[in-house]
Amino acid sequence: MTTPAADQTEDEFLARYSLHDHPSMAVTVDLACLTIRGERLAVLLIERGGHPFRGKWALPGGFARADETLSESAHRELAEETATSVAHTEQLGTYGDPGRDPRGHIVSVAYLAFGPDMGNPEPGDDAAAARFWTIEDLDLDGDGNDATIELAFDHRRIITDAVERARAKLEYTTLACAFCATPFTIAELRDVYEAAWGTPLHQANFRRKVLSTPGFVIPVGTAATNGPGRPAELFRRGPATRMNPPLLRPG
Amino acid sequence: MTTPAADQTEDEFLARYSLHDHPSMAVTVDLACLTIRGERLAVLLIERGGHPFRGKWALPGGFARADETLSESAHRELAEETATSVAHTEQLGTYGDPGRDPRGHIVSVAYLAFGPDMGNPEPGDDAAAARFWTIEDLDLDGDGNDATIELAFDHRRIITDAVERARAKLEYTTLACAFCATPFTIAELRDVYEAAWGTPLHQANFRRKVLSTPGFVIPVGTAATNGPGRPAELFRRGPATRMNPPLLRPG
DNA sequence: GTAATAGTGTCTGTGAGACATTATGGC
DNA sequence: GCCATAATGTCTCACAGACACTATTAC
Repeated sequence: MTTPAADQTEDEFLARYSLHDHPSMAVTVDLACLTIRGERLAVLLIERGGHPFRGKWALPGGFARADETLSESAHRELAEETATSVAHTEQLGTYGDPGRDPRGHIVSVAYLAFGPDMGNPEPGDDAAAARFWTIEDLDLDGDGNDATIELAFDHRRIITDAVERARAKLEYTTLACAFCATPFTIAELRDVYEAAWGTPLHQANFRRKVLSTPGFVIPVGTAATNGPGRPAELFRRGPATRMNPPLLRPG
Repeated sequence: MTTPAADQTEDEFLARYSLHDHPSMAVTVDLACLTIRGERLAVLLIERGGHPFRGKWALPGGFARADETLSESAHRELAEETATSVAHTEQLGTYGDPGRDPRGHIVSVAYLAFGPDMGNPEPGDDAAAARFWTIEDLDLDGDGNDATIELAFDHRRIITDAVERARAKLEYTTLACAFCATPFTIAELRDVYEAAWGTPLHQANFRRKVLSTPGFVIPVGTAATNGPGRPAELFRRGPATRMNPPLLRPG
């Protein structure tokens, strides 16, 4: 570590400063891409083609670059590893326990992404496969021993945090729209909540809540019916981001 | 980057793997320690004794160590740089824009800490001074040009995020107790909300809300009065962490 | 017509907001 | 007695929850 001389200017200090003067570690960006598939909350995973954890499933991600913001790194990885277009991304948290990566101390900045269901993407480089798994398949509540698939690194914890963040944010934000392809019906928006929370919601009360929140959704016409039943009104997401008071989970 | 051979085992891979095989950057941990002082929300800052930003005010923090979790690094920095005891810490977010540190690309994991007011701590090594500043002094809403003090790095943004997180979490958690020295009165707990939100709350309704939330506070006796007025009942924090439904900000 | 889905009307209970009142202390 | 603060009582309004009902389509 450089010891600053009392009369040194900041420019002089920086000219003599080297990045090797402080400890250094690797930084990765991992993405928890959530969507609704088959009335279930699902997360995009890739099967690792290389060590470590070859053959295990992991969140898409990669090393952060020094010339990018972390958000830019996240969006680059998203574009590289998946053809998935998402409607919302936000930082979830940073995971830096020693031993989380057998290659050494690697800190991972996890990002949360929401998007409508758009099928399984093509696997990118270094990935043997890429597909969405429902969170029931991952057995997040249990110890993981009953799970159908094995997860790499501490990605089970990251996914658990991502799912809990998503469930909580549905309560007090309008982010459910990010899970819907535009345009969407109130019933489709309700399906988002029911899939994420795993509980049925009251149809009439849900509709009133959404429509009484200014800027939650904007009407854009009426759907053609596909089968019996009254045709549903169509909406797109509005400018509002928060719901006040929140829409609380039943129970 | 190592290219894995198809028949390589994970142990063989790790034996040949070097941390120099991937890009590397420095990771720091910064702390936004909030408290209530003089009926105002305040944040602990240190005046930097060395470059860069010598003489500017900054959040306490330092480099993360490879043998610690990020949370352990945060608590170590808290103990080193301040004698402050805090009642709650949580990760706030990670800031990694290129150019945020003139020494090079340094990623900072910011932590949020809450504690009761306990006076200004002694400055640690590398700090010329340490004291709490009210968030009004920092002029977070403005552009910073009117502020009485200059902040180092992107710490204005980190503090802005910390304050907004704290204000929001008071709504749906019982974290206000973390700002109070035990035991405390309902009025002192209300002072936390009024200081953080900058708005008066209705005395009777606030009391009912707190006491009707199971596990928010636990009665521990009655205070001696200091002056005229009925002596107040005393409480300590209860086991509850969340409030349902939340206590919403007026307006 | 029936079945199926979307949307509306209305009652009720809970709880926040506001105001008045009582309780308990110092002086 | 007066003043100051803490705690309680009570009314009202908004809204979530529940249920019944109407509307519009396919068949």
